[in-house]
Amino acid sequence: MSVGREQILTAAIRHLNEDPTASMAELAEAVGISRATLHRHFSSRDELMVALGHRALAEWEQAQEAAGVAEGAASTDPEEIRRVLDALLERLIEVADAYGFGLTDHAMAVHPDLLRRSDELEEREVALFAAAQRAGLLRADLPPRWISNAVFGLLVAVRESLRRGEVARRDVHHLLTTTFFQGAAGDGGRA
Amino acid sequence: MSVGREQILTAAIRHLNEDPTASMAELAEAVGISRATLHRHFSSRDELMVALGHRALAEWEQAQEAAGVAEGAASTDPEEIRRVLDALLERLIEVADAYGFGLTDHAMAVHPDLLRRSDELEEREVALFAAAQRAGLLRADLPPRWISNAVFGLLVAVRESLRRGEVARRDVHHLLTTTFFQGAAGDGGRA
DNA sequence: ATCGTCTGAGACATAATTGTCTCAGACGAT
DNA sequence: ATCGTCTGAGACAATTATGTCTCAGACGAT
Repeated sequence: MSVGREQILTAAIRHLNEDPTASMAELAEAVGISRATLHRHFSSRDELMVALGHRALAEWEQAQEAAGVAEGAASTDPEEIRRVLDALLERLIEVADAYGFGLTDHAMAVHPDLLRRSDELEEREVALFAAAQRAGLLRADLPPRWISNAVFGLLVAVRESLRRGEVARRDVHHLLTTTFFQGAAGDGGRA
Repeated sequence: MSVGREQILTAAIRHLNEDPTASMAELAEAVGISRATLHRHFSSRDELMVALGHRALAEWEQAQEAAGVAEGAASTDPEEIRRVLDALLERLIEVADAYGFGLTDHAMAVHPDLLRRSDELEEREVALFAAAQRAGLLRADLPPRWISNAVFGLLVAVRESLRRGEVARRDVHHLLTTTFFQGAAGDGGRA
């Protein structure tokens, strides 16, 4: 049965999540095809990495669109923005878990195309956070870019927690949102 | 002038922070010594990486000790625990910034020695968070290990923010602590 | 049955990295 | 001045990953 580009990317990213230094030979084996065939689809390792990056960015973008980030950024309705934020975090968890290795991989930070596209996506989220601040949903004293980075960092935490099996998948969304919105301080911290 | 192991490690980590894939030759050049001399100090790349890992862990450990993590974990006094938490975050910022590449490097996750030591350090922090929960300082409904991972993730955010120059260094501690303790929700989120 | 297409296996050259080794020179201590 | 130590430069073999290529066989369509 012939495997397409998409299946190769899926299997490759799954393997790279466990061993980020895997060679083309290892990747081919993980996909279940020969090294030659892998090279027929992606003429160089670099090309494969860029394709992987674009796929991860596509998932990210899709998560934004499904959550309605653009609409949320343009809205002034706290209810709607809150819904968008929740939906975005929910979907970003999936993306972080599936494409997590890309969170830290340097291929993403090296290719101008990927970098530019990733900056653009990040910009949309920053705009959403800024809108959330205007609506009183998020604290106005935090720089939107810091908020964006904090969300990113918490997603790293999510991924790590899942990888180690320290938290159940069904609890992750609640942990992420409650930590992000309310923080970790207890009653004693305010009393 | 002869350079010692410590100076080599310092220069190497600084360079690896910018290019995590640097070869031994590049590292030697960055340090300002010849490749031969580098190999005289660290017979293999692996040995260098392990030394780097131990150094990063030593800094981490020192941060814990300076903050009084052990005492804090054994204490029931909210005031003291709060001071320890603050001091710990303050010092972890420095460590994350200086040894940040180790935050994501897999050498750390590959060598049993490093892994074990890193687990041990993490365990101490988990104990501190648990103590903070008992003292009412941190929410009791969050798993201590999730809190630990969340702090780690927020440190990644700190490092990234500093690297991009998106926030000033003097603001970072406040951003980190306020985000961690209070979260990002604004007034509108509770009203 | 035959054609066209795709595949796996493997040979091959190339390049990059690594680790070892040698040798000559710099340098400080005595 | 001389010794011992350390260094840089560079040669060297070994390893590994990469990219290309060829060839034979599988497979489906006609």
